[in-house]
Amino acid sequence: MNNRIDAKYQEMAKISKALAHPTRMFIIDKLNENEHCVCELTDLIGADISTVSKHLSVLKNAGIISAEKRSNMVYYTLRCSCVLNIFSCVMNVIQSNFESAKQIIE
Amino acid sequence: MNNRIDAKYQEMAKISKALAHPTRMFIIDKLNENEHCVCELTDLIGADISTVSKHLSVLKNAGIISAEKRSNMVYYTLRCSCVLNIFSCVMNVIQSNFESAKQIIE
DNA sequence: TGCCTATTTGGCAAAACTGCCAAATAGTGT
DNA sequence: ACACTATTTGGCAGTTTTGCCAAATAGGCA
Repeated sequence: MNNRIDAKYQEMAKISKALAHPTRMFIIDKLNENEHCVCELTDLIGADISTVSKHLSVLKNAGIISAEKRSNMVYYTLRCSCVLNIFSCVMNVIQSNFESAKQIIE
Repeated sequence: MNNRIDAKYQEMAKISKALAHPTRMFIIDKLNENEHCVCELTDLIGADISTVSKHLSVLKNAGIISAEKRSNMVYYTLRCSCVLNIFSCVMNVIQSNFESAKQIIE
């Protein structure tokens, strides 16, 4: 693995790592429907607000969501609909795993 | 987040987590071209063979790759082409992030 | 059987991630 | 300026991940 190639996989892993948490997956799903401020998401998730804020910052650092401050609230939105493709691709993998398991059992 | 919904995001995060490492991304890219045994991948990656074996087991547990033993080697293959969709979706996000950065700079 | 190669597993230390609390920051309204 | 709300940041303990070494397992071949 030379450096140039390595940088590519590093970058890809960074995106994937940002998605690799149930709460962050949930956030993406919610932001797909609507923009949401931190406190709205916090209510939906039921964790400490600082925890939610940190999850949001992980997603933001990966370039997956973006923040806009209005009055004293920060509203988050999906930055690029391509994330949703990843979302449904992941569901496809799960579906495919399920089908395989089903075949083995039946 | 009720339990049923939570299970869904848990499952999605599990897939994403399995991809969330540069070496594993690299492995997927290689397996897309060809099946490979552990020692071939080890040569390409340049890490300890036990490290590579463990990465492979992570991917296998997530249902992303499958193993076939022939003689005393184990050959790994992508289990489902849908993983490649994730792969290119991730590249799209990176591309999109890059375009945004470019616009800001220019 | 014994030796060799390929792979997996156990164990351990270092690094990264998570989630809470408390404190800091920023904006609103009085 | 002060109080109040929304959010971020720092810090810390607990958990998970990572990567190496050494040992165990499995198959091929003499």
